[in-house]
Amino acid sequence: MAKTGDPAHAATGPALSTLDFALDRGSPVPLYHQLAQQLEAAILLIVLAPGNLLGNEVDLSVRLGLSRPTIRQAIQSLVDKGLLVRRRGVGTQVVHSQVRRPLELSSLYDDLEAAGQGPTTEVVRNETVPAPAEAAAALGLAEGAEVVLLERLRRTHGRPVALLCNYLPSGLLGLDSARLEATGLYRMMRSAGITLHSARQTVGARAATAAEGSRLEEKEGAALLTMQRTAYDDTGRQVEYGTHIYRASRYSFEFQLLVRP
Amino acid sequence: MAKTGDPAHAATGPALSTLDFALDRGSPVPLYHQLAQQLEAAILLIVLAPGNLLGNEVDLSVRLGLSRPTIRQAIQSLVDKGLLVRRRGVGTQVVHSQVRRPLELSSLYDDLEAAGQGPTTEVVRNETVPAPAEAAAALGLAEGAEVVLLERLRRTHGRPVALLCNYLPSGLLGLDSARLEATGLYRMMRSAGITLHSARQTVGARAATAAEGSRLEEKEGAALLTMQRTAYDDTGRQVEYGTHIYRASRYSFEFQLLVRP
DNA sequence: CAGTGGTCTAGACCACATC
DNA sequence: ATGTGGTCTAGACCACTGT
Repeated sequence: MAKTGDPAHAATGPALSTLDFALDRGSPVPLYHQLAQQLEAAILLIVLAPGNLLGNEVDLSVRLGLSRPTIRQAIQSLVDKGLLVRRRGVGTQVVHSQVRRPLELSSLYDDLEAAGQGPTTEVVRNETVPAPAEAAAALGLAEGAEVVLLERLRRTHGRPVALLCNYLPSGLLGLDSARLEATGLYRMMRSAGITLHSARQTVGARAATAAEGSRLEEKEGAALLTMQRTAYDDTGRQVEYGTHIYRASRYSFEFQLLVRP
Repeated sequence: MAKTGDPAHAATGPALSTLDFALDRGSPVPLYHQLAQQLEAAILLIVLAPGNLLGNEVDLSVRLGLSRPTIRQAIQSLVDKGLLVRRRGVGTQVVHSQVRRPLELSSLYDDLEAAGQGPTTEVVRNETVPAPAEAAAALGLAEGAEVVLLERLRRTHGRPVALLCNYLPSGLLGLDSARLEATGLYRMMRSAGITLHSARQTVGARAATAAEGSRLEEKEGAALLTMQRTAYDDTGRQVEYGTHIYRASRYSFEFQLLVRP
């Protein structure tokens, strides 16, 4: 029915009908993706108001000159991102949370992106060693197989935040320490043609030993965050195992969980 | 070409062609989902070997009597789960990691599922209070608005593991303490028609205060894991804010991160 | 009842990887 | 040159939601 103005649950904004989308069929970017990006932009700029919204898929498809499956593919990608909600028999709505967060997975991203960017990283060790049992198991190698051991100290504002210890299958990657400090591990892996796909992390806490304390400028017994991570590339091969410790006073993990039904 | 037996990169197992799938068009379960489940089962039982596999989509569609989009939808869902990899011009392969993990997001699930199941939970407080600033902000309410405060002590094997403090918008849910101890918070929310969609978590660490130590049977100064979480339902509304502390000696978070390109 | 999204089909053409 | 997945179309019917 769409009465004009129903403040109850239908936030009547500019609505979708007044927006126009620029679709370029000549572009290498898929149409569904072009549409998704422009819808997302409209949502994030709150041109599309939270609450009720989005005409039905059939109308949309004729208005934009696209087939319904293409429209659906675009909408679905935004549903997956948590920006839209679909209800059968009702319609597609812009999610209405006041706090619309960045939504991206972090902590891996912190290291993926920020690695070597904002903070500084000092390579403490970078050598080939026989794999300790823990690393061998995580990487799917025999114990004692050759692996590259990487130990790095990360600082922000000149003060230590984390001590990172990583193991990589030897020969996977050339690891120049200077470039490592400038570029970051994940960026180097990406440049080497390794596309990360997923990672399994375990986060815990414990008290700092005296040695750890002196390296991180904490007292012995101070609370530390610990993290072990195994990272997989897009073929499912283990490409990295890391065991890290963080000063809890200066670092915490923040991330988004999605519940799948 | 598919030479029979190419141990180099094509783990020649029973291959897909020998498997048959039972598709029930009368079932309310979508065909793509039936196919996905059966493929997943075959992969997990290693009937389908890691490495090379899976005939092309067109063949599959004629063999199973389904259209290609339907086949693709099934395959895509397994790609999203990280069980399959697609490469243009190459084909679809079963991911080859020796360690194929449960894959599901945890820690929220720990609480979603295990809540009230294995471990026991004692409700310490369950009352309506004015929202403290932190909880109000997380829930998108005015400071001092009425919220339900829930404080629970969780034990495994009779010994404490965690102290959970939750805030919920008042009126969202009837919260009977006895049922809460037997059923768990998330199960009760689900029964009340609230479908959780996502949550934002922050994990950190700090030393236990004397009071916390005595409640968790730890010494003062022992390392604790801390977690703050805001949970959203499928419409994007905040439905819960929690601030939890865990004995680091008995608990850690484990979870899977997916990297999106 | 009318309107919505959910599923499914049978084609088509293109981009990319490999030989 | 061939075979693969990636994209896209124009329909169809069903299941659910609201009135």
